[in-house]
Amino acid sequence: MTVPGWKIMIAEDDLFLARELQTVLADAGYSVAVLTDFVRPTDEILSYQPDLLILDLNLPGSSGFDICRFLKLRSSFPILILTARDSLADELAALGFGADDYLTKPFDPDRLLARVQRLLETYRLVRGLVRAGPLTLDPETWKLVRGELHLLLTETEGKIIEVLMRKFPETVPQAEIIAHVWGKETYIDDNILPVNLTRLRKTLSSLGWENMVETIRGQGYRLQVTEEQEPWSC
Amino acid sequence: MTVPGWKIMIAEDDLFLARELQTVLADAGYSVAVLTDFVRPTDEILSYQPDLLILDLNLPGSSGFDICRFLKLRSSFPILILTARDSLADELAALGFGADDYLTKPFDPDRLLARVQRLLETYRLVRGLVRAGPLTLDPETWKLVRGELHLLLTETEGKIIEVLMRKFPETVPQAEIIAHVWGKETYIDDNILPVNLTRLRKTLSSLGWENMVETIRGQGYRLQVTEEQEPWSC
DNA sequence: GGGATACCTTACAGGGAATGTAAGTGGTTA
DNA sequence: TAACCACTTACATTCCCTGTAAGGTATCCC
Repeated sequence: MTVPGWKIMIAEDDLFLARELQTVLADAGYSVAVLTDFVRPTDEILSYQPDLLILDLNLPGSSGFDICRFLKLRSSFPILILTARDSLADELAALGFGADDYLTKPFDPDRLLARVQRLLETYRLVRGLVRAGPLTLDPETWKLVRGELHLLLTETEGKIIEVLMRKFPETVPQAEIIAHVWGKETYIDDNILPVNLTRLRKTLSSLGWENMVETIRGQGYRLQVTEEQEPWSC
Repeated sequence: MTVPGWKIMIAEDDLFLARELQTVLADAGYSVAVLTDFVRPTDEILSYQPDLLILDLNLPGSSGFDICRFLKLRSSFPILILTARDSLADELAALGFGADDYLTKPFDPDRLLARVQRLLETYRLVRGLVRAGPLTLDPETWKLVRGELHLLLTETEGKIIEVLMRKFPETVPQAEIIAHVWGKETYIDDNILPVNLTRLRKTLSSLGWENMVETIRGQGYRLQVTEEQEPWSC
């Protein structure tokens, strides 16, 4: 059975175990990377853009819980928690923080592979979606989802909110938005951005999403998401 | 914490256990239905359209494996396998057949709720998608996915393939397709269907999906999906 | 307080994609 | 071989999207 060349990242400080995981997964046909920077792990993970993350709870420096929580606010790949502690409390906490599965060491290779494969399969339809807090955007169809509500945006509206989501929670300068939507070369009109922001805000308000795009005078725009979120993403 | 009124179906012939499951889930705020027809379970499950299915492996009559396999070809809600047998082989088989999680009895209520909640959350973005074998269609955006390839259809193309997928693998008469796409009242032109089928087939062939819509002369059209599918959906 | 700057809002028109209609072709059946 | 059924291509209309224009409103600073 052939496996697509999916990228899996392993965040595990026990080098022996990390090596073992790497072997098992690589033999199954996955591309595997092992986390090296335990000081700023989320940076390295986000820049690698894995299709799945295997995360040890007890990393040096930061807690696995915090990493999981942070990543779930910004990304949409599954996270499998691997830990030595066989504790129901830990498992419940992990699931509550957005983890997608939970296995205890010592792990059975077949079980690990089966779980990994199932997670990748489940998330197949979700790959490529842009996420920011409670918002999810499909950059192909410009479908925006928040909780149980969803909205179909036009291409221009979608591109604007896409860059705001990708930079969330930063403030994005006008020039950067214009460059992202219309390209850096073709300068058109300074008015074009406010016009399309009006359209975007009008569309968003049709579902009661008011004040989602905040104007920072003289600096740019920013996503303003009131945090009435799901428990797992808090 | 409030839970949306999600519908969970329990397929469990042990009445005592079913009752216990029902209580736990209902107390958590879910709408729960217990399967009663063990002769044709898939009919009852599909007509109830649950957001999640809790499935015992050892039902009278049909095997849980078969039910799981069948449902995964036609629907897109998560399936949680619940069984008395604590066997790695069973767990691997269940995951291989498309099950989304696997718990053994006696179950811990908190663990069950955590798993259920995670599954519902994971599948939130997938709800409402139409599935037929290896194909998945979003009836809002008309995005069609097959494996790693995806295609954006127009509304007419999407509606045609939607009804073919919903009836899969049956042959769908022309009249039914016309009724589904253009409504039963407004009769337009007999030629309109072949024209749009040409367009649909042309669009599909742009990704190499030839002969996917088969003509049954004098009867209608049918989805013809060559079964080079994922292992879990075989 | 008043002017200047930055941003917002509404209306309008051009362009392009989607789709119904028309006309003609190809294949199958009796 | 004729009748039927389905396919194909081309064309024209319609509708949505989107840039432009023009004027309005709010905020900042002197």
